[in-house]
Amino acid sequence: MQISEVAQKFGLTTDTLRYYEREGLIGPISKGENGIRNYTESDLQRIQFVRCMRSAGLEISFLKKYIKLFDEGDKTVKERREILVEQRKILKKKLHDMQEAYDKLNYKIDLYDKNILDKNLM
Amino acid sequence: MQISEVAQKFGLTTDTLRYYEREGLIGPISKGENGIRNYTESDLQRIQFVRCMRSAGLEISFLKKYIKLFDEGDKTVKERREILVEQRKILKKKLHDMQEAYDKLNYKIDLYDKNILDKNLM
DNA sequence: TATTGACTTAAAGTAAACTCCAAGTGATAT
DNA sequence: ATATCACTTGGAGTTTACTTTAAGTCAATA
Repeated sequence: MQISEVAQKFGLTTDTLRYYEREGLIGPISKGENGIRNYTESDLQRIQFVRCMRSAGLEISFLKKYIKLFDEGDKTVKERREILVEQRKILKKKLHDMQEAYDKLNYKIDLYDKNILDKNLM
Repeated sequence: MQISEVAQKFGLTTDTLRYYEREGLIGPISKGENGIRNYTESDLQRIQFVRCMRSAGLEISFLKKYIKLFDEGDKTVKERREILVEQRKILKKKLHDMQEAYDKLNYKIDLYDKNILDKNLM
């Protein structure tokens, strides 16, 4: 599969895909005679993983590290598990904060709907 | 209340508080004879709101806009409600994406725990 | 044959949200 | 009196994650 098709599929730009590759998050993607990238099924799986984690706000640096360890094989299993657990913890906190803000927004919108306006309260 | 105390209270730095004020998210905070900021109870309430929304990832530019409208009074009620609804929608999507990533992390950690390792799957 | 369109590269540029720095003031402790 | 400490300002610097630019290759179509 060619880069523009992949970009389309995941809602990314081709620039972002090349950027991820440069950073070692995906690939290296194999290229044809003409030097054009050809994405395999397993490349796509990796992109799917990266996209999911990125859209949750996990940092590039974490993904870079994790994927590097992954490619180093079984001896890194323990360390990989540890950093996944660490990221899960960060994510849990963020989910909590966002839920809190979501609830607050809901409450505020409700006040607007009921026309209860307090000039001093945000 | 003085700036460092406020910073402490909300887990922000004094630089961030002054930055927020410069951007019009809070304040202007009144100052004593010596030019030193003195935060009132209502300043603290506003900071609490900003901190909550920021930790959920809402953008400074949105908060700026909302607070500007708020300070313009009752005539902006309708518009304010609209932008809150818009932000709620964005937040809902983010919550969903993050929940997805959280579930995926859980699943992966579980695989690590059960020692089920697939060399080809991230 | 010329031009269009998708691809390639390395490197520079951008936006958002801080974060740090230099230089200065004013109150308090030694 | 002098040093220390918390505060002040304007402005420059940093980080993260892209995004854009410039210059070029290659295949297909007008």
